[in-house]
Amino acid sequence: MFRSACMAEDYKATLNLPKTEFPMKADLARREPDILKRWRDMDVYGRLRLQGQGRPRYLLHDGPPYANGNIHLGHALNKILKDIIIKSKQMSGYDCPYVPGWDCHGLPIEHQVDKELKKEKVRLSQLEIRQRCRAYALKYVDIQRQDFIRLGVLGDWATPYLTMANEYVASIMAEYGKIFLGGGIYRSKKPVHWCSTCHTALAEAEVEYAEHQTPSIYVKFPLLTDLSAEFPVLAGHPVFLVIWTTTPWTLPANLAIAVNPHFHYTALLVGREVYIVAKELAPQILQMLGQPGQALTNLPAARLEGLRARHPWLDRESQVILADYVTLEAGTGLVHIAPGHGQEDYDSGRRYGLETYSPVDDNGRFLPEVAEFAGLSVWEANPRIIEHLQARGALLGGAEISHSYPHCWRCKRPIIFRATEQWFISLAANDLRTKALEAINQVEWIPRWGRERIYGMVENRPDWCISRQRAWGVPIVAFHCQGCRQVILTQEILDRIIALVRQEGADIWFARTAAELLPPGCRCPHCGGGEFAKERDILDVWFDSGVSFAAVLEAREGLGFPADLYLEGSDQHRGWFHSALLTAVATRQRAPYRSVLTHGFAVDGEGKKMSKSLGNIIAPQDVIKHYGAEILRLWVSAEDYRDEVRLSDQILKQLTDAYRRLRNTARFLLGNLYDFDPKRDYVPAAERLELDRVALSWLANLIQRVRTAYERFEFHTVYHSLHQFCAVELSSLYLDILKDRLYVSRAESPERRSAQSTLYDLLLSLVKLMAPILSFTAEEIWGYLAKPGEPESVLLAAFPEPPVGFPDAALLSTWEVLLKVRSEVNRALEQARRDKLIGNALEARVLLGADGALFAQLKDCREELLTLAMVSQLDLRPEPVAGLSSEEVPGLTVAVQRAVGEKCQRCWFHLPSVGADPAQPELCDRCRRILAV
RNA sequence: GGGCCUAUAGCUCAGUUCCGGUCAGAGCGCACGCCUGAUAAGCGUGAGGUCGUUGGUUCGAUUCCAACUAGGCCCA
Repeated sequence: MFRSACMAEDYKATLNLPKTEFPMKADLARREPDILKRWRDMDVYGRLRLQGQGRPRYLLHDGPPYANGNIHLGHALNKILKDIIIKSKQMSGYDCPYVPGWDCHGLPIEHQVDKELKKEKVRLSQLEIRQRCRAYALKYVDIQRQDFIRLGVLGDWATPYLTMANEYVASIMAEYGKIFLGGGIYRSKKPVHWCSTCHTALAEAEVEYAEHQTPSIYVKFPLLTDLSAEFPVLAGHPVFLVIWTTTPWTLPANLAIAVNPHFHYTALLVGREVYIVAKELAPQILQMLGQPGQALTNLPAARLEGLRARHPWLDRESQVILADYVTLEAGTGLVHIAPGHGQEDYDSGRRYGLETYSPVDDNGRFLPEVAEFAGLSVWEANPRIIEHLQARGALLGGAEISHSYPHCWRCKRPIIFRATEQWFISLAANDLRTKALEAINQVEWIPRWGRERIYGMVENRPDWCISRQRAWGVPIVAFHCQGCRQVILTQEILDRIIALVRQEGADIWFARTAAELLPPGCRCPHCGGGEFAKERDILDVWFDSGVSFAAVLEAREGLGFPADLYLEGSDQHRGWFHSALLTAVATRQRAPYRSVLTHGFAVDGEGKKMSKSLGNIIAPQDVIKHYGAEILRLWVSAEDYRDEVRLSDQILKQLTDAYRRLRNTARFLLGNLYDFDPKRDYVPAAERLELDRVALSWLANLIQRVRTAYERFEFHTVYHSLHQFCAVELSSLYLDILKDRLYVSRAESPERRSAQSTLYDLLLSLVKLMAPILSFTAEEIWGYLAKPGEPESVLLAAFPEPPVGFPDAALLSTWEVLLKVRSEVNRALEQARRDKLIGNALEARVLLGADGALFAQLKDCREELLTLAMVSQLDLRPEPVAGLSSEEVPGLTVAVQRAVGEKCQRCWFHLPSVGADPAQPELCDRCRRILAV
């Protein structure tokens, strides 16, 4: 007893069991930084550029994230997708430079800086604010850059593009100049949120809503159009349109009255006068008036359009227009329209060709042209206007109400809507809209609905307002003649400014006077004047990033216009895809990209967006810390990014399971190659065992499938294919069957070398195919693999080609039957296990019964069937056997018995030959032969 | 409120895509079992879905159409 146990241990030492230092436990969070260091030390990105020389180029142009805040899951998703594409294209034989960038200007940064300044209670000059903004942006560029690098994203991180860099700003100005000088830019008034205390325009983000007391008044406008011919009941009565407003001060700017085309209106006789109001609101209005009224007739909204009324006190007409935004929630169903004092009013005004009239100055005081109230602030004017209306009999009612009203985030005072001069890119000039729509059709949109989305937007969008009244941005280069107020900009002036900016940065615009910036002796071409003022507005940041095709693609060595691919989230149809399209079409007559790929947003496990209030945010930093960046990369690949991309603890758990499967498969392959020297031991595919050639056929199919999936950007197919291959084809089939051959055979025997050669092929291909996604793990495996003729990093390797001559279709079809038989044997074995007949499959002897055709098919495959079944003994008979009758393989019956003979202590097969040699009573004859050599 | 999009087993995905009738699949997970010579591994068997809901077209729809519900992005 004791002796035989020792003997068994001795036999174990004669086996070729797997050996590898490659750890089963990934310990990614700890090991990934080492691999990052390895890549940095060998300058793998620089090596890739060298490798790319002379290759066809594939250009993925990076959309710049905003240099504010830490990266979130969406950033990780976007950058990892880009990285997978870059790496897979490079490994497919392209040259794929990747220059990351950051969007550095704009309100969010300036707002953050403003907040700090407010806390410190300091007021700085525009130049000083810009200084702070620049430092702030730079700080976050560095923070985000570290996080992106940590994700394993490869690129030119040492010299990314920054939209605030001098060269970049010079490019922005140059592109702006092209559009301006081409007649594509004009100035016009547009209402903005205006704080008359701070004397500044406010962005939506700087507006806070709070309760505010305002008057609420009903005002009647006498109707000028005579409707009595059509509606005789109205004859003889003065008719009025009744509006309701909470901003009496906007009445001087009234130019129209809007009705909703879907509402019904009614003519109410009250006393001797007729009031036109929405039918549904008539009862409330009568209640407010405290008088009885009689509905004389219905008036369809369509009939009201185009009617003319007179302003309550000014000698001005106000026309009736249609607008969907008119509601029945309050008021009369008729809305007073002042295009200079509201966004919707402005939009309607443009539709009806009304002037954007806004007779209020920077201080919120009426201009002299408003005779009755000139010099009064709008708040002072409110009660005066009400008195005035009262005096003229135009006021039907009024009260004070409290409601939500916009306030300035800084001074907390109520703000106003006021039209100011803004700069626009015209969609009509130079047929920009038409050309942009045509350009859209030249682009490949992935997924295809992206085309509908951006097409609809471009088709319907208003002119692009490119001016902002802020400090942190690129100045709009233009001068105003102090003599004739004309805007002055010529190519010569522009070139001079651009040269200065290239040297000293955009701050120079703010640091120097107009005279210093302009060429000496500059004169106004219109009036000959010599006094000029600088334009004070800056450009919309979307213009900054939009022109990156000029500032980066055209400007940098090794890049070019247009890009092959822009890849961003689906919100960028309105954002970067859009601004880049318009600026490129305006300046280059084409889209800056050949194709555009969009991905959805990162959402939680239920498909809900991640938000603080829902508390469902998963930070990439946390995932990296607990699981490793590799799991994040696997996540990006596993999900179909065309929809929303979900992440939850359950998904993370699943991903780590899948990761372990891939890792352990690689580990098993490595473990069985410990004594394999490809140069010495490699067996050509044609000379290998049939099963190995089957495995090579599977591999060939995998390579084709995965490479196609990479080409189509269908990374979830890559993930599923690799995983399925490792779990099914390899782990549960090929490798499991192979163990006997690998362990038991003589180490240097042809059959073992045949198996090892195949394992080598498999591993080398797998590691390359997974490298764009599981870059860390692939590189780690790469370090454990003896691979003559291969580069130092797996990222420098080329994707594998299917082995020549594979897949072998004939072989696969032969083996398809054998594998089905194997499945049936497994079912029979499971039954035998449940019946306590056997435990381990090697305790079994399998009897296969096959009818005529099947028997003919199987009779020469007894050895293969035995191997596949992984049992000790197998018998094939031309008649049915008593046992499982197969449905999958018609004509097949399977019976399981206990194997005959004793268990060989070396190979664990149960065989009659065990004990035949008294010298080695615990061995079968196969093991005796192997050990005899 | 408008535009675009999505909705198949607990999870990740196939599939029916522009041509409707073996199209209800895979892997993971789960349950049960085996192994202990991939071992904080490996193997086997099995149970899970009215293909978001409701209508319509059709001899027949998960697949076509409409509405609705839920969710996402953008706009108002």
